[in-house]
Amino acid sequence: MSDLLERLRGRGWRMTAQRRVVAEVLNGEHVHLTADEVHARAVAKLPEISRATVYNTLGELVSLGEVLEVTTDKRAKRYDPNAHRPHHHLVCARCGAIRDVHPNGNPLADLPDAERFGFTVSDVEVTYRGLCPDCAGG
Amino acid sequence: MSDLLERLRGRGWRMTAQRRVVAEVLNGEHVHLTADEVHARAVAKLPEISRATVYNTLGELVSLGEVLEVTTDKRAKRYDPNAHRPHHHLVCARCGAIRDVHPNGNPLADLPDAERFGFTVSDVEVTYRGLCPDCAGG
DNA sequence: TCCTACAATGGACTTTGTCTAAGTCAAGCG
DNA sequence: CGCTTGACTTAGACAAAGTCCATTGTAGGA
Repeated sequence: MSDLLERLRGRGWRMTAQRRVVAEVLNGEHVHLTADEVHARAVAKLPEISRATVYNTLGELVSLGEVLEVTTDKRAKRYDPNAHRPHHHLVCARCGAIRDVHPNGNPLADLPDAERFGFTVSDVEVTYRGLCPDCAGG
Repeated sequence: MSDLLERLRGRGWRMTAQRRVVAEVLNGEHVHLTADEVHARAVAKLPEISRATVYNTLGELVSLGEVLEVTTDKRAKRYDPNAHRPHHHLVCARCGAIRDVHPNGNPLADLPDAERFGFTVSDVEVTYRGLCPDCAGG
């Protein structure tokens, strides 16, 4: 919950009104917002916050590992506050709705050494695509 | 492998110099090019080809299922001519190098019904991330 | 309280992609 | 072989998402 602010402060993050607002926005809604949507919500709480600051702050939160960057489409990055439980995404190809999902098994283990080409593989991101109930016309 | 041109002609594609050049670029290199890189290589063969045409043609090839669109980062879509064998991608987090990989198992089967939220799931895209041998300092 | 390094601002700039109106040309038809 | 026609191409304007930078502001320590 709001220990996000605690954690950040504990890490020596300099706390400013702008950063608090951005953190609150992410903390409050468990949906996947674009940078612009974060900005819009932040402006509602702190009208003079600038776009650049929102981008900077989001970037810092990602570096700190408090927020995940998700790239389900090429339109815009989305920010996922649910960084502390590993999960993947299910995306509606029509309307773009996103749900967090937890597949069985460990996809990382499914990549044999012979298919790693000497890479040090550290992460895997799975995106399921399909139609949500609304868009499927159900 | 130049049957790409054959297949396209067989599908009633109107063949123009521009389309042939784009198809040749994709057919020739088995790397994952961005639209801009495709354009650059196309220009080398046909200087007066326009950016819009490259975008249009790539979009058509994707619609026809001859080429895959890959979004491994948010910078730019990449185009994968290897559309006829299902595969996933391994991306270097530092330099962006991409390799095609073939994991074991079927990730689609690993998503239980309870995690589908009523979606009609039709596709899955797996992106492994890590460091390539060069970037890992090996 | 005062200082100073770090943060925020806003506006210009870049990158990637889309759209449109006007011109061009591949391919079928006679 | 040379029209005709509608699909294709073009250049450039436009749009969306994000980055950069010089200036101004301020959190937090001494």
